[in-house]
Amino acid sequence: MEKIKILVAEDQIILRKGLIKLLIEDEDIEIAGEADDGPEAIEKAKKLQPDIVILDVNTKLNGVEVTRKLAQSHPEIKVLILTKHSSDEFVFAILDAGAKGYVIKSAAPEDLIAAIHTLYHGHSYFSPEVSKILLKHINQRESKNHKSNSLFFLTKREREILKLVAEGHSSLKIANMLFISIKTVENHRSNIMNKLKIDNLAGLIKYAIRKGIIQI
Amino acid sequence: MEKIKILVAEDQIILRKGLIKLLIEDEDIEIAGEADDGPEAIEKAKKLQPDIVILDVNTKLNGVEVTRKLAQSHPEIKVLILTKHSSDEFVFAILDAGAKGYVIKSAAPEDLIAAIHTLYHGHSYFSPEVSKILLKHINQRESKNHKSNSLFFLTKREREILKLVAEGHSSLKIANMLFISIKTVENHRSNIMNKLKIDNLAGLIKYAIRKGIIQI
DNA sequence: TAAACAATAGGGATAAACCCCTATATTTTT
DNA sequence: AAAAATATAGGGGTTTATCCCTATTGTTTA
Repeated sequence: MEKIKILVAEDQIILRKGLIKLLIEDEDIEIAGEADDGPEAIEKAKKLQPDIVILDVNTKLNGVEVTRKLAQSHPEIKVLILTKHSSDEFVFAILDAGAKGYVIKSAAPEDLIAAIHTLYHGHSYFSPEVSKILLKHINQRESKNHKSNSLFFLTKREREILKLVAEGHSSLKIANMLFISIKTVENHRSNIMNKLKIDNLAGLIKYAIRKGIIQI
Repeated sequence: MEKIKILVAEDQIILRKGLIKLLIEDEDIEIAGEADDGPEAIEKAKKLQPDIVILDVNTKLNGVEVTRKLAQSHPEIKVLILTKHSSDEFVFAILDAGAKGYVIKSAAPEDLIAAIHTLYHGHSYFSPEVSKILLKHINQRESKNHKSNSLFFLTKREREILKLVAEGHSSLKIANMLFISIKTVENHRSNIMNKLKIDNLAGLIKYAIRKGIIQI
């Protein structure tokens, strides 16, 4: 019987080697190869023709880009995302790019094995956290309230003001910088917080950092 | 011969299990236990008395706080940091807190094993990236006031309150959490800001993030 | 071309943050 | 033993943030 051929793309060697030791305990699985960055993953996928590419997503490995390229050039190879991220935004981006499975790192190892078998048989697999996100958004789309919870909806001006707020400027200072009324700044701040469903400055700043609006 | 007892604190189960499979390949090592958050790590360290705690540092596991508590209550247990972070400030913060070893996740598995043996024999181990940071700063650090660059500049209570502030709690909420007056909390906040020469909440939060007091 | 959105600005209110003080009991350091 | 630091708490004040609203003007989109 043919084994399931896996390409493991993960740039942190210790984690990659540990992951491989976990996977090979399943006798249906064999490791076709390893990669530690995006380009290498694409190149090896082409050369080794694995059934599944397990892709860890982090700063060094731009998972969305890699997934999109893999899915376009080799649609028969399934991409299984293994990551700790589970923001709504990221989930949508990577599924849109063509990932067939999505396992959160906090899952049990057996879940990962199950996901591999599921993908191999042509189905999709999502960790419960991810399924929840998908369901949540499906319901919202249907209640046509796509304004209140889509995540890419701060306006240009709101982003500008969020940046200044997160840099530590007061509303009055920002008003003077932008030659507008403090009332306008306050309204923008209020709108930003409502949109993001954040009710304190700390959360706002952490959001700004996560989104790359400011650097630490 | 006695084996080296390891407690593995890592909240991502897949990574933890993989890591353990890597470690037990070394016949001198045995896994004393596992933990998936900070409080559990401290509790199990107390109960199981491992030689070494391997601590992954991320959002769920506030490594600096855990390290500080472990180092204070159980100085005989060595803390080995395993993380992908290697910013100068984070390295200093966690070494200040009492970590004895620091391995970057991008290292080879053999390096991690080597670090374990080194710590077991009472020495310190740092990945090359970390050593470089330490060397780079050694001259400046000796000429400068030690306290000016260290978290110990703040008292224990001040750090505790800074953490809660940076997590987004109001002074009143913090007062209720700690069963003290809001006036006391306000005084602490004021003292913290004076000591750090920071005059806005945004700066305070970014300071807390840089120092590892909270994670993004 | 209506309707929705974006940016502007104000009134009026409460809550929270921040600043200046003083003060006491306890612990730590010198 | 004396001095310094820590943690506590209060008075009283100003500034800032946040939350209700309404409203106008220009732009974008369905």
